[in-house]
Amino acid sequence: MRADAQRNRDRIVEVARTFFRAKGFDAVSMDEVAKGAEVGPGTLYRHFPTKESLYDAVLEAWAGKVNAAVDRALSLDASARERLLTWLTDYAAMLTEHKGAAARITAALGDPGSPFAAKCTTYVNANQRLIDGLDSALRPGVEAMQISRLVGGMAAVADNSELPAESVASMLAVVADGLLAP
Amino acid sequence: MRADAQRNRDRIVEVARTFFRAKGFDAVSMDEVAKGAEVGPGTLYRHFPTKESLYDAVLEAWAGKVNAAVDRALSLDASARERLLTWLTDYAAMLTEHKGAAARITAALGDPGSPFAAKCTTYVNANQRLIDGLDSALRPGVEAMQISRLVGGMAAVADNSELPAESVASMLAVVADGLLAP
DNA sequence: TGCAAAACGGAGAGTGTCTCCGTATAGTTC
DNA sequence: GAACTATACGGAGACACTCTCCGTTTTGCA
Repeated sequence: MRADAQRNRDRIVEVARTFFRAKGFDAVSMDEVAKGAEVGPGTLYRHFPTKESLYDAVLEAWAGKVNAAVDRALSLDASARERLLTWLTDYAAMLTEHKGAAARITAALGDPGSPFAAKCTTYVNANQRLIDGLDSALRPGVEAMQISRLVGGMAAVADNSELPAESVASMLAVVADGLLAP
Repeated sequence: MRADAQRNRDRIVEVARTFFRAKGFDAVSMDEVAKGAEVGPGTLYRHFPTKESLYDAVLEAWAGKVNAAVDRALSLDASARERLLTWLTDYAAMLTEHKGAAARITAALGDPGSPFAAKCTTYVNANQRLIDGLDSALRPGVEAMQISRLVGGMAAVADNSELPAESVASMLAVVADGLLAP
């Protein structure tokens, strides 16, 4: 990639991250991002063919954080329920940073053609590691994709309605108890 | 209302219902509905100032069905878990009829200014009746709004990803067990 | 039949995503 | 360092969508 192209790409992603964080995915227009990064729309669209692919680039660090959160929860010296709740709470907390991310990633689960397919894979894998780590504490037959959908769905609701932390916590407690062996 | 206005309104709602069912909320344009109902865009927008208000009219029968489903579930001669699962399953099943409805209604929960505010109220009230009906079988402190969000969130995921019935059932089982007293 | 109020409907404003293509520039070769 | 070519730039604009304004038509009533 040419040096000027790299510079522009970096600036676009940086500007887009700022805008998306401040206003959420829907409220940011591509023109706005282009103007903010001081490039033309053509340049923007050559680097990122769709708005979602731009969002995917912005969320690059997100996948890493998901993995770190699972590791942290599993490494706690606590009950299975507590470790599970820690992970669920951490995941929900990641939403305050990127409004709309949970809904988009959850919607893309199981769609290999989505721009978020890579994010979905790391997310589902994280839940698989959670299942392996908590071992027999979970109800039998529970699958990583299932947890991903459950948690993603809750997270999307919490994000969308901008629920206070305690409302989110009580919903997550229900999900956690449902996931633990009866 | 003048007779021609009533005729047009009825035809608009009927056409819109067909289109929304076939393609989902987002994939239907207002122009399309106007053309289908053989009216101009101006007429369409006088009857329904926003696209969401049109959807609200289309979902008119939805609220009644929600209430009927709760009544049916509560009147069953079965365990609390079974009655709860019946209601959850029924609710999820209502989505095959109106793609996108669950997500929109769930997103509008707690927003009195939404065009779906009336639908939200009946939906939350239905869950309150469920709580009253199942009485002490549910975990203490559970609220109608909380159930509405949980079930709505799950339903939205199921709808969005067009999950097969057994996947939905296993997710709902998790939610149901989480809602029942530990 | 005549009339006022109500409803109609099309042109178009405003906003969004995304494309085409002529122009400018970076990086390489002599 | 000059010429050249592949690459990148960026703006005009195509297209789609929601929603509005306002001149025209229709309805229901006296």
